[in-house]
Amino acid sequence: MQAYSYTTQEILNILSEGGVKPSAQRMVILRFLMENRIHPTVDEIFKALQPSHPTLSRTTVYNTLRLLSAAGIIRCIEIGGGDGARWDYSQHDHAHFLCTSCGHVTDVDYEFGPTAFTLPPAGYTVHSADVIFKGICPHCTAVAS
Amino acid sequence: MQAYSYTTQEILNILSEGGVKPSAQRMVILRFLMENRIHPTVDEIFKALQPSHPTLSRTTVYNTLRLLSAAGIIRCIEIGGGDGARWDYSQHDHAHFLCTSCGHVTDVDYEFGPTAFTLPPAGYTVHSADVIFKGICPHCTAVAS
DNA sequence: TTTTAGATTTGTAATGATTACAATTTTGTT
DNA sequence: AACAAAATTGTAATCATTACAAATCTAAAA
Repeated sequence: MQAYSYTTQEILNILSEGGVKPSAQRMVILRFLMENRIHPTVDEIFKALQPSHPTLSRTTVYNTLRLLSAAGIIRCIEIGGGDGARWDYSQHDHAHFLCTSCGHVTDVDYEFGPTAFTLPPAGYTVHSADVIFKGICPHCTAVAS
Repeated sequence: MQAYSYTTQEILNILSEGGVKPSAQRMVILRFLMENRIHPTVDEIFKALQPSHPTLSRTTVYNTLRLLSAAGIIRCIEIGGGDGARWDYSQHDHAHFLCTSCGHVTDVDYEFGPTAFTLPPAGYTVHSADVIFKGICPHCTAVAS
């Protein structure tokens, strides 16, 4: 498990590059996503920040995630599983693996080969591509056997 | 737009191959998905069948879709967009394109090239793979320009 | 520093998809 | 026909998300 750590200036730069005016709440939420690559739900983000930021509102978490997502700084993963959307900060493209037993989401590196996809036909403008694998992770396989 | 039509016997065969005991409701819902390749939501299915099947219950639509999905006969597409899950009958693997302007979902043919993906590492058991493109479809592009 | 307009945040109430569950109906078997 | 098991139905609950108005904060002008 890699550990991430960012300075305030780095957070400010990323917001600035996305054209997002900084605020205390926006910095705290973005920092959490950058330093905790666990694809958290809104509830997980809110509960994790609650102790250190007791006045933070759930609505602000929703609003901020939508804002950062529209700015292209983070991504929303609509992965199903019943617990709502998950949110992801990462610089490189990657796919996701959802373990349908424990619910954990793992990053999966991939690369599009030149002939891998017949992309949508001419006339379709593609803004994003999401690749989601579902199955059983090694840990759950071990526990079950 | 290709037109699909199925006999009662064909529907029965597909249910049987999936190990699903037939019923009037199950046949009606499966037939709708097979003949209308529009990736409908639960609500669209329910409203479309309502006139011809006034006693059909929304709960039965939910239950039946889950049952057919578990049997591997249909697929659930968790595509976001706010209108809930969409449901899909089709024999061949394909990706999906969601137009974020009009909300329509289009099939996109693709093939996995041998080196296209670094699949999840050994130990991960993959049960399904979903590929979702998002962007603007030709129709919305034309209307906007 | 004070004022003030605009942006941000907050909390509560509404929305809407999905599920839980108990009652009713249907199906298959004796 | 009678019974047991399965399927269906309708209503009530759940839960993520959004709407919205009030309160707070920010930054610039006076």
